[in-house]
Amino acid sequence: MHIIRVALDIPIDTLFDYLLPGASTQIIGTRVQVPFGKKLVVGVVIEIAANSSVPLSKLKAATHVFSDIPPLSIASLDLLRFCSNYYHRPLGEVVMSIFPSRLRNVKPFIQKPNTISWFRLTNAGRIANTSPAAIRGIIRCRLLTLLNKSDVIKDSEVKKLGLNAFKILEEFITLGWVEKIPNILISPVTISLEPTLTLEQELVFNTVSAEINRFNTWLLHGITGSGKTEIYLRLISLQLLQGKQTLVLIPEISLTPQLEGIFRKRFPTSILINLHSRLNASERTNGWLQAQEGKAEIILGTRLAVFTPLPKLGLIIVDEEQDSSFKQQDGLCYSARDMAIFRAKYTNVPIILGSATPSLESYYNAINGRYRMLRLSSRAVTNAALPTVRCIDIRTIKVKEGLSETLITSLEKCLSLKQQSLVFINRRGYAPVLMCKSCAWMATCQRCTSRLVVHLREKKLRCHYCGHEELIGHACPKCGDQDIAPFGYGTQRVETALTEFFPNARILRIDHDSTRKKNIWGGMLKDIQEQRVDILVGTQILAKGHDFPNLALVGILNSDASLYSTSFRAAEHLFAQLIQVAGRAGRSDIAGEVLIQTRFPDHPLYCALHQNNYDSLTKILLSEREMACFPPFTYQALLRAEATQISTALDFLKNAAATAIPFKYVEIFDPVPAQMTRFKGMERAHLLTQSTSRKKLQEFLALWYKKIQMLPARNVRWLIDVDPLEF
DNA sequence: AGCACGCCGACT
DNA sequence: GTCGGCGTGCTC
Repeated sequence: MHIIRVALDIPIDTLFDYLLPGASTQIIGTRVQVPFGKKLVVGVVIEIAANSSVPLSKLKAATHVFSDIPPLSIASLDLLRFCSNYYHRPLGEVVMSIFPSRLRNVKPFIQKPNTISWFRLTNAGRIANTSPAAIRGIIRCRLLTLLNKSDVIKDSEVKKLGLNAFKILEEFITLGWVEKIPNILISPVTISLEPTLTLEQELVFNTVSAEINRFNTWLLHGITGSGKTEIYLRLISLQLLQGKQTLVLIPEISLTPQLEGIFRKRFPTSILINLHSRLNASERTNGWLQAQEGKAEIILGTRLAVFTPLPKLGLIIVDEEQDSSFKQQDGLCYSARDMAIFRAKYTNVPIILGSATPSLESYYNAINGRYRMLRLSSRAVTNAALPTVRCIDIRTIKVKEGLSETLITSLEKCLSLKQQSLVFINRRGYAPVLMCKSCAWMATCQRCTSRLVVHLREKKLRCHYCGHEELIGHACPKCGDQDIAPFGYGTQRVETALTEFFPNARILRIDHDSTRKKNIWGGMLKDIQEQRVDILVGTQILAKGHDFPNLALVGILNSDASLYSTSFRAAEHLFAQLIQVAGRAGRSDIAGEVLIQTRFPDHPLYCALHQNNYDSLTKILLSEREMACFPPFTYQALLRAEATQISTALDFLKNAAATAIPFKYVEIFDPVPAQMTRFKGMERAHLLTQSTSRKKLQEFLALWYKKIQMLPARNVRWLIDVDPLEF
């Protein structure tokens, strides 16, 4: 009989003690079923205790010890403990959050036998399938295309094609077109020497590979199009050869298909799994288990993938390191990038933070020696040069429907040369505001502190924060005037204007709305790459990591708004975003041009962009941050509170502030309403604490967190957000 | 988070 | 007289 200390998914910062009858080998990290209140729940054994603070008579016995999957390793538990301590969240919640939902269930998980079968075309098949008779039916056609495209294919890939795919495959096998190949014959990984590396890439690759088996945080600062992905691929293949796993973290799901395609093509016989929130329960569980069992060799995922157990971890890559989606904004407010660094250090493996525009935090860490900087400062494709950047001063130039004549002329030129262009405006919808011309009323969201965005095609007003929709009215609700009109520009409006200016051009709008339907994005990308589009209009969704070889012109509209924003990170984000969009142009031998419409053509941000000088602006921004005592020169944490009344939230924060023990080097600010006070019908406020010492801030937070938990929190939801991004 | 216990208003 | 409102408190 033992006493086990179990982590449960309950928002209370405590572990629960249970009795465990019988022997206890390898019990730590195991999932157990325990009675909790009236129910049975699943938890994870964190430790074996000699005694309990709870009277022995009150302890219940665990009802089941799961042996369906391997226990969490000590390494995993240490990562989760670190996460729980650093972000001040109950360990139970952190531990249980890493499991796919199926493994949080009280019922044991029955694993399906997970053997992979490989198939390939025979020579007979290669000849036969050119005959028209072979191409009958969509699935048949797809299966043949897949077989033709790849050396070998997996049963899982066949399954994805459709319900009948296996039947057709069997048929092909009987016909002698396809053969099943035993696992052992699958060729091991080979290091591809194509494409050849540039000298710079060679240097970067050699530097990292010389220390491939030990911890280093490498900041790979490579300009857009400099071939960072090729570096990743080469490093992954080194680890594949050693039988090790690589974790690749990417900011958004929309980037997975592209990267997955590249990885699968380069490593056709390696096991790659995807991990992100849009997978269904069984896909997620299967992938997760393959990772935990060490079978999956490449784990490609969004931030949640950082917690996946990886027994043979050999390398971590965080692509687009600066991206804010690595930071969870609610609940457990972790930064996947920072957790990944902890994990790499703990496991003693290298981690690559890749970016064309590193975050100020990472850049600062690189110049002060905590990270090691690697640079790729020229484009990898021969003859591809960075685009020229020019500002169009719209104070002096006529603007039609948001588009300056200069930009229109350039678009025209591109069209006549049959080159593609992109108009970037980071605002979806038709217009950001619906306004009454006589009394200046604006349509606002009832549940949020936000304006409703006009979506003209759907004849709706939409809140981009909470999703609320309403019909566009005909008269001003305030003064009754009929003269209400959209004000300002969004992607739909620019698209409409472009259609009028260029009736013969093929225009494609790409934003959240146009790509919402599942799987449509892939088709759009294909259309772009295969030259079926002349002008692209879109939001930041276009800015990230895509290759548009024929793109010659990028026009940027409406970026001034962020120049004088209240958020101290706005300039950094705008700069990163503009460098990324600008980087879409001139990726092959077509010279690229970037035109920025602005009222502030002399702003240092645009000057730096014009000179393509990331370092110069970053140094300016860093010195501003230093003077203002902002991160990375100081460490911050927010106590966030929300309630139906703002006063409730503020009162709670005041009480919390009063319980805080004054700490040397830790500043506590007054509670204030959040920037967006109302959100989804809740009023939000927060209280900032900061310190020049991360350690001191952590010590302070640990004590404070305990005290806040004692506080009565009637009708208030609260949490601590360490290293917050948004205020 | 759930779920119980507990003390006050409009109903068969 | 009871049904049920959701405030407080506990769960090993």
